[in-house]
Amino acid sequence: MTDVAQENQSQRKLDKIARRQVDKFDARRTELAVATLHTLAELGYARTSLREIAQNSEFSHGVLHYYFTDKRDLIIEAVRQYERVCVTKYDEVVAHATSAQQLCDEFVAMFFDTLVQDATLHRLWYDLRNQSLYEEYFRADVLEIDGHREDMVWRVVSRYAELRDGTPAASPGTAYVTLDGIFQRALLHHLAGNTETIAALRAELPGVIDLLVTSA
Amino acid sequence: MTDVAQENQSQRKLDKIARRQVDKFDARRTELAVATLHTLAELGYARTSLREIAQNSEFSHGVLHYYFTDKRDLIIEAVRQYERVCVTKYDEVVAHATSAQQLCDEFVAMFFDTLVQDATLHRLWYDLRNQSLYEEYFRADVLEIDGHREDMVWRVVSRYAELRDGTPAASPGTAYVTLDGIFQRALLHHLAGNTETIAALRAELPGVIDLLVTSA
DNA sequence: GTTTTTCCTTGACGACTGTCCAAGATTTTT
DNA sequence: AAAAATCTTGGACAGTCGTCAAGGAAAAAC
Repeated sequence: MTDVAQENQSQRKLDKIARRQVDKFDARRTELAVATLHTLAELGYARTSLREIAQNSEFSHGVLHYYFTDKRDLIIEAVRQYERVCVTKYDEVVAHATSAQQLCDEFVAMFFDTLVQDATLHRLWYDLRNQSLYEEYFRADVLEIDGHREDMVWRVVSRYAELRDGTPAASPGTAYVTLDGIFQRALLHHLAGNTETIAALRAELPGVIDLLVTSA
Repeated sequence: MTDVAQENQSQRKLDKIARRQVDKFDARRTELAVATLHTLAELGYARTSLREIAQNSEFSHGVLHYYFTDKRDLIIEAVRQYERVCVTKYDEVVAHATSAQQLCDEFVAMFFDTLVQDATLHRLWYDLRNQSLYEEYFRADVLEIDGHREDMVWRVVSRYAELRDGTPAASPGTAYVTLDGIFQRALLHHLAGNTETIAALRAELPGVIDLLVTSA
């Protein structure tokens, strides 16, 4: 074996070790970011402390500064974890719907299912989006996620228009803020225990979707 | 003067004094609530402390517990101050508009004017509405204000439909969440310095308003 | 098996929080 | 002018916060 070959081999070995370490480091980072996400969802941005986050993990509070430079760094990572979870909810509905009616029904069902099921996570999203109005440090991530949410809604609306042989009557942005606005309102009334308002919103939702496409 | 008359007189006098004291007390309360509102708008719910509020007034921090039982009491009062200010913005526009075109133009103008002018106050509103998802104690006030905002939007939309000899195509709730959603989005992009997105939203807004009424 | 590196815990720090209170200042009443 | 009621101050309190560092535990490298 030549000197060069030997050098290459040991270099590859070092790289492999370095990569493994990085992977392990990243794995722990995301693990802690997920714990942060759950804590944030439970308590909200204003009341989430590092010690509380650590208690929702299997580590002590000191470890957070081993994996994150500061609280901001941690929260940014938590926000990105949220993105990984929550912006493809409706894609399966879009994928296997064969009629406009079916798409509408299943969209509405999913809409109110995730409203109840993931209520705390959704309220966290709105909380974080709002905090980005006060602090700039994760605003870019928020805007990116908001864009992905808009895309997700647009896939639903444009597919619905297609199935109805119509065309969307509103821009992607308008369609998104409308449906998201309804979701936000539904979330508020759901957490307030206002069940009859939720029922009313559910009844109204198909009409709103129709409003967003011009029928052929 | 009879004993009864004398008694009545001194009773009236005491009432007058009591009323004056109550008025004075209330005046100071609202004065401090307004200072709280400004501090909240500046810093957001998460970072607003009593000492910071006091610094935005002409008093020391100790006085807050003379006029309010605790921080919650103070914030509730600040929320109510917000309501007094912000739910009749468009009424003059509705009142003196003589054509659909004029109403639309002036609504759009007012919409983006208050967006820039009162940006911090608006972001506070969204912040408070969101905090009510985490803490119940002023949720009732939030829901009430949200209702008033819905009414305000409805006055605009229904009047616009009237002037166009049409009828609203959406419910008051849908109309509200749509326009409020656009406002929320515009606020985010405004504070992010994204001027071209604001311009796009301004260009789109008349079309959205048209979407909300069926033309005759 | 020993050394070296990596990982994690614990406790401390200074700053900040909401709350409360004693005492002074101010205003009102007598 | 004296007395009483009201208003305001500023500091003390018990907590909590983010941050950091010293040192032990665990894992990896040799």
